[in-house]
Amino acid sequence: MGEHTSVTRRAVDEVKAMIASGRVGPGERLPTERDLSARLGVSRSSMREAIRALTTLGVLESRHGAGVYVTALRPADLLETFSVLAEVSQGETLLEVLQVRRMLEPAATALAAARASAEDLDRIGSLLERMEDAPDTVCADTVTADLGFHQAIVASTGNATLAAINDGLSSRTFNARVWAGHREAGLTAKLAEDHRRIHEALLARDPDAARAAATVHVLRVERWLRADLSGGG
Amino acid sequence: MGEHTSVTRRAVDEVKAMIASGRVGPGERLPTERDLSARLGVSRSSMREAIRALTTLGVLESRHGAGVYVTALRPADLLETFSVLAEVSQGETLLEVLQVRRMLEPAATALAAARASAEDLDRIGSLLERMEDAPDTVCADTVTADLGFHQAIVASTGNATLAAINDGLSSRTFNARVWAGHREAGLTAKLAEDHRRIHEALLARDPDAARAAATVHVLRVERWLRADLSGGG
DNA sequence: AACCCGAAGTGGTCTGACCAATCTTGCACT
DNA sequence: AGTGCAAGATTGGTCAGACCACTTCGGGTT
Repeated sequence: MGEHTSVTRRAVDEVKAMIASGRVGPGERLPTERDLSARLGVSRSSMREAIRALTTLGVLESRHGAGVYVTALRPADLLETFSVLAEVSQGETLLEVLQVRRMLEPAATALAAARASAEDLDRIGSLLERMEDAPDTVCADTVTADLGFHQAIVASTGNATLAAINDGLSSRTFNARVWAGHREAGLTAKLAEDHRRIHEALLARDPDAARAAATVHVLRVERWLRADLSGGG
Repeated sequence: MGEHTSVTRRAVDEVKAMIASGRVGPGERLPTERDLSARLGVSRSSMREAIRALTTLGVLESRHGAGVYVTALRPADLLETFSVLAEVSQGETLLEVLQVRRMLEPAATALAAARASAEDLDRIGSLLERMEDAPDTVCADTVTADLGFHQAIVASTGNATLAAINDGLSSRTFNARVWAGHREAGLTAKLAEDHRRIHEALLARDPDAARAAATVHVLRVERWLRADLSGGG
């Protein structure tokens, strides 16, 4: 009958409670591992496992020799674990991820067209140039610029939560595959065209055009993935 | 100069590699903690911390006395950590979360209108009745039915990734606050009306109507939250 | 005042032991 | 032979204490 809660689980909950109740705020330092384990009546090993769990969740951060700190608790901190999905996913799940991006990116791009600052637009523009500068190299730089281009757009909506989620859905390895695939099919130009269209819509501050351009782009990637999965998958 | 990677970190990467390379597949059992620690040349404590990290991420699952297993690696497994965001978030971030839901739920509801099976519609209908049966009680049952209603809709899109993300964005405690708030403002009826409208659109298999109904619903919640934050914060 | 260094504090790792839940084996009983 | 249960083996959970590696900070030197 006894509710056998694991000792470590209890420790995790205690620390969570400390944060939720405001006893320790974002950025502040926690008591020593040895202190905490003594207070909560658990061994240091169990305390460390609890801390490890909260570190993995992005709630805590350990600094060797300096102490354990609460993170800023910003969405980006808590959603870092999110990227595991895009990393591990394959086949069908990858299509599902793209379907979600098909819902988010057009809306986000439209929002960006209305909200982006002049500096945002500058950065987005320079990333676009970096992509077009090296059209023959499939190298990491192109992929980085591509990822940065879309991340910069989503970030310029001012919604950090949205940006963190969208980043998590965009994995580097997947993008690299797309670029390689497009090169084969000779569609790199189409990709560049998509990006230019999106950029122009942002400069024109035209949400509708931005939404349409983003939709076209995601659909193109989705169609490619579908063909890739049924073909060479 | 040496790249001092933490021992535990290395253990985490090793196990990740074992899974990525297919040496152990979803649902399969890992070697013993003692075995693993010996093979990787780390102590059992460090090995346990590595396992704890991967357990937190939803990649592994420990069963006392039985062994450590790889999860099914379904999106729902990997996105369980996601709910921490909705739990911990407050104020501004909560608005950001709602803005993301404003992008996802209308699209998801429209998709559900096209894809939901007869059984899905039955379940959604019965959850709607459960909400309307007890309009005077703010009790847990109402909130549960509310959460279940929306989750059932998103789940009936057939996109497990989408469902897992949307679930993560809907926290129980937040919904409870909304229901309480709506009771104060006497807007419980409006909520019920929203839900009925959504349900009818699904039954009519009308994606446009479903999208509109879902948009109205999320906007209503968002407007309430805005007022709540500036008022009784 | 600026710099250097060492002691104290703190997280990181290791060892070995014991507890608790589960699984396996094999004997006794029907 | 088949069934059921009990004892042992297996495996994760917890604990204790020790030592290492890094950071911090203050006293001493230049």
